[in-house]
Amino acid sequence: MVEFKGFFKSAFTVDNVIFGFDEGDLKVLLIKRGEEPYEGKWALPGYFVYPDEDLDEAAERVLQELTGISNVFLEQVKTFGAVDRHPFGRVITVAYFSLIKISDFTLQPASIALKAKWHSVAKVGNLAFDHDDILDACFQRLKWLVRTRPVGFELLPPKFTLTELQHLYEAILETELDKRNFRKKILSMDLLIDLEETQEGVAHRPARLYQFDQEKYDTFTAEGFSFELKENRKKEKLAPATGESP
Amino acid sequence: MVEFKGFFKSAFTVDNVIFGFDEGDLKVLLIKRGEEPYEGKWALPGYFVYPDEDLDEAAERVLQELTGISNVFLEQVKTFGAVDRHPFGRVITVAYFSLIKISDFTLQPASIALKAKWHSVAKVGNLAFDHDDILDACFQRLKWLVRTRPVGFELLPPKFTLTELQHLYEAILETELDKRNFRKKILSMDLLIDLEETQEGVAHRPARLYQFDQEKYDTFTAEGFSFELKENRKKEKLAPATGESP
DNA sequence: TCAAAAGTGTTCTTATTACACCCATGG
DNA sequence: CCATGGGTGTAATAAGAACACTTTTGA
Repeated sequence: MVEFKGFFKSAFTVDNVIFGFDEGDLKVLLIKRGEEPYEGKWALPGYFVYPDEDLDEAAERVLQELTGISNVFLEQVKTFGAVDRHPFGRVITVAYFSLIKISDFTLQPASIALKAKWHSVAKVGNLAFDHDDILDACFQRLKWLVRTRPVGFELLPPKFTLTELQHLYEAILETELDKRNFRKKILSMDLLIDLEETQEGVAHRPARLYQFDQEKYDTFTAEGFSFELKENRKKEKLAPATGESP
Repeated sequence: MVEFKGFFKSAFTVDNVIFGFDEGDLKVLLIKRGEEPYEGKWALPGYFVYPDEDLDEAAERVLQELTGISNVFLEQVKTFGAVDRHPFGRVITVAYFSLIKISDFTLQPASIALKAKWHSVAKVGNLAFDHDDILDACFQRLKWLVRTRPVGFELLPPKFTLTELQHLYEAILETELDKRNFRKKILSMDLLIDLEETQEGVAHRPARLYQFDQEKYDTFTAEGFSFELKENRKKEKLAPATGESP
């Protein structure tokens, strides 16, 4: 047994990729580091796992302390353990991702939250540690998950329009979808409840509002579904012909 | 910085779920533990990660030391970190799964390998530590992966029959498939090369042998594919009618 | 000649794709 | 009355599901 003692010199952390959706754009919540290492850089919210704490608990704690919310979608994605990923010693990190409705969210007064800010996923880069890789892995997972489960709804406010839902899918899948086919498919799933209300105060024909049917949602979450739609090829605009090539 | 010191008292291991396929049955390689804790119980092969070793490296080492093979399918699945999962202290484990051709495999002379044995996945239970959970998570991952990538071929010998391939899919998906539809689908992928050879010495019409097309295989591995076939419902034999109900 | 598994096509049904115009509102 | 995004249906194609009999071999 003594032979194993040399191994008990490591630490592990959790890092949480918190996704939100706003203004047609997929966002991630980042924190500006106020201390070394990587002081001043943006990083994923995370912390050491306490000795008496399970991994999932630690991930929930990080989320709760920062945003004040709990009981939201939270799932382990991958563990990152390169030898030199942390300058303080051997630290592996278990990456989680969560999906929250930005409308539910209020930054907590904790000091850590003072430096938090939503960033557009498409534009993020050059984060602290190996957080670029972690974000990428979580985004890929989300991309996969959205085709298999109705996770998109975790990100929308309680009432939403079909166009908002479509924009969410387009942001996650990084593609454009055909409006009619999208609507036909999503409505045929019988997952939405038509609230028979419309938007107000918009400078165009107001859209119907929907909410999702919690029971159907739970069924789909448990059994999975298949959301596959081909990219809308109408937007493949050809570059203007340039005449002869050199 | 001193405040963090208290965290550097943990260890981590890798555990490897090594799948193989033989006699129409999906197998997993287990080791009978020769020491405490859980002495005498079957467990997944695994070991502590060395201080200067990446996680993926550690998983490869465990596989190599046990089976003598490397450069096979090996993928991280999930990390298990319940507080009390290991009696020696806080030890989290990163689970990997690998797929090997049993035909390529020879147990290494290392002492650890003396106690290794293939077990039918369907019948395994009551393993050491939380290894039942780990095996289950890896099996679920395999089940998903087989519908998305042609991983099945990692498990078959270089030459195989279509029926063997079908049995492999059935074992992984825990379902039965229609022979004609299976063949139509798999052949239409243009992934197999017909070797124009047949089995010998079988007491029935000998089957054609195939190998897979490495180039196509790589393409599908990179881009993914969709293998979806409904369970063959012909086997849903109705229980004999029992006359009137109470 | 029997048992055992191999091999093979067609029809039906369902899901997906492509695509263009009118509608309701606020400014 | 104009700009903006909302809302709608159909035909063509492709993919999947259901299903049963003949062939080849060894014992």
